[in-house]
Amino acid sequence: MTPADRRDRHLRALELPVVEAAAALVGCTITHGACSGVIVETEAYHDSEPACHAFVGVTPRTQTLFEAPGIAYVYRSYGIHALLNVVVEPAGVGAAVLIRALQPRTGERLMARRRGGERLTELCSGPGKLTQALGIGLQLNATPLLGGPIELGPPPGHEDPPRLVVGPRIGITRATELPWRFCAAGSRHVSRPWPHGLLA
DNA sequence: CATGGGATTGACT
DNA sequence: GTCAATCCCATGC
Repeated sequence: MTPADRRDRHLRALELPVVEAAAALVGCTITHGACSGVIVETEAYHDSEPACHAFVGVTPRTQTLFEAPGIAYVYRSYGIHALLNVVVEPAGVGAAVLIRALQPRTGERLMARRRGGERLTELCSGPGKLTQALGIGLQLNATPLLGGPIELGPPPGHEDPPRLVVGPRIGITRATELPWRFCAAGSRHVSRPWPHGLLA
């Protein structure tokens, strides 16, 4: 992998079909204010399958999913949590990558305060946890991820992208057979349950 | 207008 | 392992 490939990794991901985008975004970074982390877990959602909010078509809720790629879809889950997605695929297609876990990179002290003092591996190990840690709320729905309040960035450092462990998506009741969950192999920062073979 | 169901988490048995 | 919290919104009458 060349330095240019690494530098543009997040930009390339935004142009890919959602399942490939979900795989490519693992290793990229998410930043909000002073807090940031490396993406270690994602899931893909597409309007062709019933687990995706966009399956029902364009509604006030799903509008954002059908916009052009590169914006955030932030929605309330279980009346409590804000979940962050990266909208991908051309305008008119409802598709997004759910950011499920981060490896904290900066602003750890602030994130720990927001989370009530968690261990580092538990700080952002879930889609609701990471938005709380980074201070991301529903008001950031539909904001750009390039030059916006939430910034999607390339992988830090000079490492190659992590090996991926692929498994079925979790926490859903429909289309559970699709292997659209991607975790950085060996990472202890991913959400439970860990996919089979994570540490192998 | 009433209802049901979550792309979750944390506390508890 | 079980379960409640909490609220928006899509659906159906």
